[in-house]
Amino acid sequence: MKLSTKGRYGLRAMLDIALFSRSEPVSISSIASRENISEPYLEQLVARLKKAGMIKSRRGAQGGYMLAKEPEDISVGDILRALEGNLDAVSCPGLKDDGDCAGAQFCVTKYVWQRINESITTAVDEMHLSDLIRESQKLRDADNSEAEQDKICLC
Amino acid sequence: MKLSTKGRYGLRAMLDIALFSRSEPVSISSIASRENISEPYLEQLVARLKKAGMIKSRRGAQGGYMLAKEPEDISVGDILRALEGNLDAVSCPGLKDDGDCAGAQFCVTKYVWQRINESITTAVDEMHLSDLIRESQKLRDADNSEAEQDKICLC
DNA sequence: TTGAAATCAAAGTAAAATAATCGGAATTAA
DNA sequence: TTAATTCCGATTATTTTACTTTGATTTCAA
Repeated sequence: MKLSTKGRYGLRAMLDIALFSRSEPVSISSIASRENISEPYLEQLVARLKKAGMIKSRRGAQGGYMLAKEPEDISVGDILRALEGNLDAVSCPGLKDDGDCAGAQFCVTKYVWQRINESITTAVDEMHLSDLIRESQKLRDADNSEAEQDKICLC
Repeated sequence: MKLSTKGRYGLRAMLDIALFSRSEPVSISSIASRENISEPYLEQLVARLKKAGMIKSRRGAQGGYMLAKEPEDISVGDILRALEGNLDAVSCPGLKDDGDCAGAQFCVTKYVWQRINESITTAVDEMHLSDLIRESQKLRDADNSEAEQDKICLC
C-alpha cells in the first residue's frame, strides 16, 4: 500500500523540471544533484515520463528536458500513473464490465476496493503541477530568512 | 500502491467469521475451505486480527473464532490496518509535528502525500463490517436462481 | 571535424517485502 | 484419553523494488 520511490522521486523530478526549465532544458545531472537522486536511476524515471508525453527532450550537448504541456494540464495522477502504472489498490476483474470473475455476483468486498480506488483517483486527479508550482512560490515568498534553501526533503 | 493478499484475504476472512459464527465459533479450516485460502497462511492473518482485538478465539475441539465486537464498531480501516500496518501511501516525517525532515520547510510534495493519505483514511474508516453484512444479505436475497453460490471471488 | 555532453536502451544484481510452508506445543470438548 | 483445534516460531520460496552497469547514439560547440 506504499507509493514506491519511482512515484516519489518522479514527482519531485517533474516539479524540478517545471521550476528550472523556463528558458533552457534541464539535464539529468542537474536534476539529480538538486534532488539528490542517482543519475542512472533518474534516467529510467524520466524515460517513463517522456514516453507518457508529459516532457520532451533535446539530445546532445546543452540538451535536457522540459515540459511538453502546460502545468495546468498535467495532473498528479497522470504523473504517478506514468511512473507506477495503474494506481488501483486492488485490480479486481469483477469491477470491470467485461471482467471475468466467477464469484463477482456474490462478491461484497469488490465494493470496498471500488470505493478505495475511487478515492485515490479523485485525490490525485484533482491536483495539478500548476498547483505545486504556485505552492512552491508561496513557500519561498513567505521565507524572509537567509535560510539554506538547499536542504531538501527526500519524500 | 497495491493492497497485499494480507489485506484482501483478511477482509474476506473477517466477513466470513461475521457471517458464519452467529451461534458457534468457526474454525480456521472451515474459513479456509469456504474462502479458498491456505490454512497455515490464514492462521497468520487471523493471529493479527486477534491481536488487534477484533476477534476472539476458543481453543481446543469445537473451538474457533468469533467477533469480539459488534460489526458496526469494526471499520474496514481497522481491519486493513491490523493486517497491513499503517495504510499511508507515503510515510513522510514532514507531515508529523515532531517529525524531523531537514527540508520540510520548502517541501511541496508533502501536501500531495497528505491529500492522498487523507482520502484513503476517509474511505476505509467510513465503511464498517455491518455494511458488508447488509450488502451481502441484499445480494443473496436478490438472487432467485438456483445458481451455485459456491463460486467465490478471490479479490 | 572531433570531442565532450547529453539522451537512449537494455540487461544485470542485491536487498527487501511478500506469500507462503512446516513442525510441534498447548488447550479443550466429547 | 483422544481427536480437534488454536497457537507459536522458524524457515523457505517468490516477487518486487531499487538500483547499477554497460554501451550505444545524437548533437552541439570549439
